[in-house]
Amino acid sequence: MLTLLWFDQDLRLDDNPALAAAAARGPVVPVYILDEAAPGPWAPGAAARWWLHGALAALGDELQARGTALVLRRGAAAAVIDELLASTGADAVYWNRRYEPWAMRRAEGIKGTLRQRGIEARSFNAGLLSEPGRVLTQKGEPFRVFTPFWRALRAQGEWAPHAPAPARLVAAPRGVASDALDDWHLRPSQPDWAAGLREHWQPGAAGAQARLDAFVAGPISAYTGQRNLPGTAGTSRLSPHLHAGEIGPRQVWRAACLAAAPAGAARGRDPADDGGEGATDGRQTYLAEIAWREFSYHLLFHFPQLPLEPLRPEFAAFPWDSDPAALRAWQRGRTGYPIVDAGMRELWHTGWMHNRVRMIVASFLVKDLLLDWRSGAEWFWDTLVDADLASNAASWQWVAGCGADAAPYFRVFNPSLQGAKFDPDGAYVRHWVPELARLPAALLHAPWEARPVDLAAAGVVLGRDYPAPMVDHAQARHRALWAYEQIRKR
DNA sequence: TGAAATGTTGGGGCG
DNA sequence: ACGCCCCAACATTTC
Repeated sequence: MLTLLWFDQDLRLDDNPALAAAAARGPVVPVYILDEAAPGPWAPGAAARWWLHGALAALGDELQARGTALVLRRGAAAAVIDELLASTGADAVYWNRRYEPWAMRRAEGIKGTLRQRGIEARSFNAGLLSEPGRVLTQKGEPFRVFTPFWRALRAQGEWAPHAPAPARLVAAPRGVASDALDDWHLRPSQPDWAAGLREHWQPGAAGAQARLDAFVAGPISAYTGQRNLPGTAGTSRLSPHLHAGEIGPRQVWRAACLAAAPAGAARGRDPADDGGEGATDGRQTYLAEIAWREFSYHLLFHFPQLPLEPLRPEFAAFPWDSDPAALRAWQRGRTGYPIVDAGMRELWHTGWMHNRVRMIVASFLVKDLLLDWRSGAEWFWDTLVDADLASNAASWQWVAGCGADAAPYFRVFNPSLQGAKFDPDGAYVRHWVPELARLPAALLHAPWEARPVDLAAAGVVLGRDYPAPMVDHAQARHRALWAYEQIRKR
């Protein structure tokens, strides 16, 4: 009665149903498989690989503390599992499900073969509140609009963590060979560009729990307003932890529900119920963001082409521009629009970007530069520590106007107005675009409009210290609307 | 989880 | 005193 516990995107011991079931059954061989071929183009990008290293190291330590060792193996999951079954004599394989089309195909194949051979194969839900296919319209169809989806999800009730971490795990009688984590070279070496990531993140379940605790103890109560201000610490920053499964949405749900009700939001019982007085309870706004994550997974499940093809078919004919130099300027934060450049530099340096700014930079790429949303998604995929196939694809399609419940295409963000609105004192731009730091707030988000005397006073020469705007926004906006016309009348 | 263009209103300057 | 005009402020429509 030895169970293989196949870890994947569920790198935690708490709220882990596959682990709980395996531990209840007897001795456990915990294994993580680095399957680099199966995901195809969706193999983790560089930043996500860096994160994975830290997450696996942390998980290994936690397992060690409970009496067993994490086995690391590289190769096709089916082959690795076969080999481990043979070498350990295990008679069951348990894992938590994931929902990328390639991962579902892979798991289906593995489950089929194992069962044919009389091996017990069981999978569980650790990653979502409600799995794809379980939230449907009255007609049994997938929701294409968020709000009714969220209503239906909420109506399913409350969620609570599945089970705490087993206090002790029984190891396999014989040792099992493992790769050395360092040999996987998940971290960059030459050059080592990960210093900024190390500064900002602590991968692993402990780091995740600490973030969650800190968030629900404070910022969540003012979340509704503060979450839009990239210069303040108003968001949870849990996304990379959620992506790696170091913490699960059920744990987040529970913690948010237990958070103190903000003053004015009476009867702090169920934050998902706004009490009818429209008091924008931060907890409720935050849970809606967790629900957006769920919605993305449901979309990916029902529309598996989501990462590659626009959900609205008319967008297949959209006249995207192709301009490698422009793409490069966007990637490196050299567009000449301070809020855009600040965001792109935050991403490059920390592997993360504030969500409000993600919307602004994405709008800029798609509308101002007229570049294909997929080129932006690709860059995010490689640079984000939280790069997640469902959220990334769904969100880029949302901004580009070709997705489910998408922002209408003609909704074009004006970067300087967005900057003035959401970074009014300029703290965010000053931090990430230090060459503009000495400009007064009123000029910071549109330095090209500043008088030469003011620029000189701040020590800025446009075109030398900081780029002139690479496009004229008003003009670019008209060009985008014209391009949209080209497909709208088809 | 937009912003620009266009329309409307009302106060105040001024002949 | 009155009407005209200007324009800021707000509302609505349009993209």
